[in-house]
Amino acid sequence: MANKSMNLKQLAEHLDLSQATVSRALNGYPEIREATRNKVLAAAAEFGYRANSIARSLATGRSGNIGIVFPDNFGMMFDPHFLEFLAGAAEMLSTRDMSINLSMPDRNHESSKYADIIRSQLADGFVVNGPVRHDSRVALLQSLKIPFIVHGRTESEVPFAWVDIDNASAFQRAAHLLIGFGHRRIALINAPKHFHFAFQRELGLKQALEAAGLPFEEGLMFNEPQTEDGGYRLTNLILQKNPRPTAILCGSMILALGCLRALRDAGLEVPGDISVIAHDDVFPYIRAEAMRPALTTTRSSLREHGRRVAEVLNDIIDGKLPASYHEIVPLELVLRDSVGPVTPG
Amino acid sequence: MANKSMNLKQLAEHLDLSQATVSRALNGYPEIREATRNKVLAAAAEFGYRANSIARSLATGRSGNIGIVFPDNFGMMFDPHFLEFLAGAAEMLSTRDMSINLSMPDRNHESSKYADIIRSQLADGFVVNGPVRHDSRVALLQSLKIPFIVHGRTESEVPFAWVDIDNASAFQRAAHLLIGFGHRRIALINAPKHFHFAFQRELGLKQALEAAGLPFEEGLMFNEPQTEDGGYRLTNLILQKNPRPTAILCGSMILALGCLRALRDAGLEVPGDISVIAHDDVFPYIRAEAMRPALTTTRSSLREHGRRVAEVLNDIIDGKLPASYHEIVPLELVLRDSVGPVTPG
DNA sequence: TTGAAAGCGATACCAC
DNA sequence: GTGGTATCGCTTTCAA
Repeated sequence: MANKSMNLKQLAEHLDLSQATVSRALNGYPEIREATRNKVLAAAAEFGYRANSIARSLATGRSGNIGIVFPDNFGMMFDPHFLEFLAGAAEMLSTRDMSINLSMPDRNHESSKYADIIRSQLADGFVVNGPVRHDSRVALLQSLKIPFIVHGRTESEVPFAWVDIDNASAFQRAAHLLIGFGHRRIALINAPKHFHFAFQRELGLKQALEAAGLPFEEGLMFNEPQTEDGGYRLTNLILQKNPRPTAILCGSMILALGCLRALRDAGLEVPGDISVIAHDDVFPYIRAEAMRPALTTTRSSLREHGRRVAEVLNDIIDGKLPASYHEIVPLELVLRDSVGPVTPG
Repeated sequence: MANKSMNLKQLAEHLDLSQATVSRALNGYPEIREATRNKVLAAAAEFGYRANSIARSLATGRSGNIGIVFPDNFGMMFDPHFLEFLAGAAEMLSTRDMSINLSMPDRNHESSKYADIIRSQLADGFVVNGPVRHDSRVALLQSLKIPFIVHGRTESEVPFAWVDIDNASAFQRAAHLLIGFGHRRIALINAPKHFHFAFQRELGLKQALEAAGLPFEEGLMFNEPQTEDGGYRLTNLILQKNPRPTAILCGSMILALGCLRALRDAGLEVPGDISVIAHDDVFPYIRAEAMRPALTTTRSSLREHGRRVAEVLNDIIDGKLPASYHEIVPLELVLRDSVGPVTPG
């Protein structure tokens, strides 16, 4: 039970077996006789044996870490969205006896940071977070031949691995719903437009409007880091527009929180006076269904993305998936009570 | 330049030196002749050599990681405060070629999580974040004989390592300032009281009031997770009190953001109608001096705490500091424009 | 199905 | 000052 536990050699001696056999039994190799494996497993449990991850890494040539560098894009770095993603990745990796190597971007030699980490074998690959529309990290990692995956997407000549939701389609669907209810002036509260996902979301709204033969109004598009405060301020700007938009689309539940408050302050009813749809990243402590009114949302769990991204990156590192692998995570449009028909104004 | 770089053996052969000498030169051992060291350093730079951290770990018996487990206290886990701390720790570790091993608490066998990580040598010690008043993690880690440090404090029979600010004194000083301006009814917007720091802050206010012979009113103490929203809601509750408090103390800049908005909404002037002091954790994107009015704060950088905690933990692991080491990080009371005399009501 | 032994790539002790 | 080499604890051929 103590801190200092057995190593493989001691365990093998105790069992009167070779290290090789014990190792194989523990790692689930098929050639081990069932009786032997059970004996080994029992002894390992008894002594609380855990393989030394460092020795294992040295032998296998794999660190067992995936690298995540704090994104240094303002508005993303110290963002609950990022933390939620991290939690998912950490959770998934824990089940595989793997870890996150978390580091800060190096102002001085930014470009060598990734290479350094790989060379010193601190990580076997990277997750790129918060991609902007043309993200230089992708080309950098490709030129360095370092395995990586982007959470989200960016524009690139060469294919690369990514996991993302279909942001354009999500917002297109949300807008379509609003349009179906008779809305024609739809405002958007969105993250800064240089982020790829934010750009796509605006695009989705635009497509829905165009498909319905409605005008796209640049003046109704608002961008700010996704804070509660931002949602509040932008909503107040929206309410000053004349004629006033009859619906608002929010890029995040955190923005929506501020948005709803501003509407409340203005004495407006949702959905009586104005309809609201938000994208829900599923924070455990912000529940769309618990809000008043319960919020209609496009929903896709960021934590789930963290899990999936970590999983896929591992598979790429293992060579089980190609470096060009990509995947669109499905997304739900959850109808609740914040959308209604336009009231004749 | 490629991904696959030299190892020590190859570098030594190239230099026509022994691995031992090259290793010593690289690690700054004093006995190496200056000329030799320069040659080695030059070659290492030329080939982009970086020591394999895994091999080094195996040889030294140190993983080079400090473990951080996501705190599972509600209101702390997905909190920008925690992320800011992480950034500081990551930053400090980067300069030492060390890393954070970030993991999720294991619902099933919570107690064995720490031991598992130590046994598999994924980390050499832990940081305990978001301690509550009586935090069981301290006793657990002590019984497991695992090096650790608490960011903050908790009540414990046995001494343990911690780095903290003097929360009680900070809020005592802030309250003292307000009292000097004639305030007698001071409300507190604080994190949930089971957190040690939150409890201490209330204590500080209480002490200041008692020292001034003023009554402590339980009804003016408000606790919520430190969100903008929380600050807003609690401030509205405060404003309903009769007689209305003339000053508000906020536990975080994030709470203060909501507080100020509520005051603005209520048409109250700061400091004309009501004074405000907040504790400033120094988020890069929330600047007390940029607010209107510029906020008077007790200030201590969370990022700096992250750096210092990581540093101290390393020293404890190295045996350079005792496992009972602790330290109070100094804190400033920064006078700006949000405090004024009580207006005769 | 099991065992012996050769790495993996550093560090650090002991000679010289 | 520098070199030779055992060592860290595991995985993984190769043999038996």
